Amino acid sequence: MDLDILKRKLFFMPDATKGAVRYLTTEQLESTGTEAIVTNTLHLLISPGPDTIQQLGGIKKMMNWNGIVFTDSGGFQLFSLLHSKKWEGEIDDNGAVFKSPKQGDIYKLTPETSIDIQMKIGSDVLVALDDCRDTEIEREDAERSVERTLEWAVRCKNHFEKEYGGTQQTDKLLTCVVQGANYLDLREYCAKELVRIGFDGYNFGGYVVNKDGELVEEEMKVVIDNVPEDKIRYAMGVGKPEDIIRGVGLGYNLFDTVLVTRNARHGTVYTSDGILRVKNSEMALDLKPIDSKCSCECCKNYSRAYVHHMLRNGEATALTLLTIHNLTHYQELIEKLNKQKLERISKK
RNA sequence: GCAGAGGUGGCGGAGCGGUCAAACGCAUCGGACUGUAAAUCCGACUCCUUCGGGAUACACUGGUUCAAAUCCAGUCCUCUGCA
Repeated sequence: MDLDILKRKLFFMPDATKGAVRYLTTEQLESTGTEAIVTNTLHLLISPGPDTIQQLGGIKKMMNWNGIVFTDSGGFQLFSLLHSKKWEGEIDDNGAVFKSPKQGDIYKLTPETSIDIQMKIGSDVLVALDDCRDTEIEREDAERSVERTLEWAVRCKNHFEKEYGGTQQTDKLLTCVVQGANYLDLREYCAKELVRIGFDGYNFGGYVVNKDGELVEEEMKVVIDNVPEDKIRYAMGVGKPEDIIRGVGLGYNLFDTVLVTRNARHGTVYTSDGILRVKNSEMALDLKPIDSKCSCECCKNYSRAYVHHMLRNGEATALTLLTIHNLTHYQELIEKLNKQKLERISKK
């Protein structure tokens, strides 16, 4: 598989956290123009487990998906589930030990096990385990997060190379995550150090919007300015369509966000005319498609009124149709941005 | 006809003398969601308001009380059982 394209083209990757883009069959996923997806190491570790996935022939065979697969390292989950005390567990310099809330089993996630799990899952692009934090934190915490992220990155790279032969032997790519919260000098330091260690990609990590929901552009800029242009530059968790446009403007080329699929399930839909809340009463008699400029299965066949009705009555088909629509909308946006990018390059 | 139970906001249903404009569901009307514990969560939901409050409200009509959705009497209606 030619993964080098990940360094040149723009991609939007929907999140298939547990090995499925919610409400979509793999065929439907393909129909949206999606070429790459992001799955999650920690969630797949808990269920069905890396050994099971391996026995099933890897995530791609399991899903019958021929596109590109990323595995997010689980760093974000340590932040969102353990730091916030939603799950029981401890994070220290060696990694994390935590208890799954449903089965109660104890799991260990270290830089090395994260790589092992990602290998068993069978993804194309691995992400080094990172110590993810909120944007607005004390400097001391941000420093610790950067130090830990760097140490873990080294350990991930070493393990990936010693145990598996690295990119050369595996044909897989290994990316890392830049932390540093909203401290620009820490972001710069973290990026430079990671570049010195050397990875196939540099991902902007942390929380990508501030308290007011504004994209943390300044931080994103410092990072991209200190990262090579010929590598993957992935803005993790970005974002709203306008945020992706900003991210592309800064120089990032990969994006993912749960907004596309989650908002679809919640009845908020992106159109060429802005957002639309399909559940709202004004849709009840609206015979127009969600977006008259869209040619997805939903827009081609059904009215706003029909989807509105299904949504209000708990019909899962509505969630599928709106997910197809939102994802198609995002992929069309990315395609447009890709074309613009190519035109700019050819003019030079 | 007799006996029993009951009538509460759009609906279901708590409350059974003051802390009740009335719990909790549902429905309705808005909004949020950014490396997914999310088909989730948060508001609003009698009317008016200068956002401090104010005015009407728990079938209806009277009454008791400083105070009634809550107690008493009558009226109307509903359900269940027996004739």
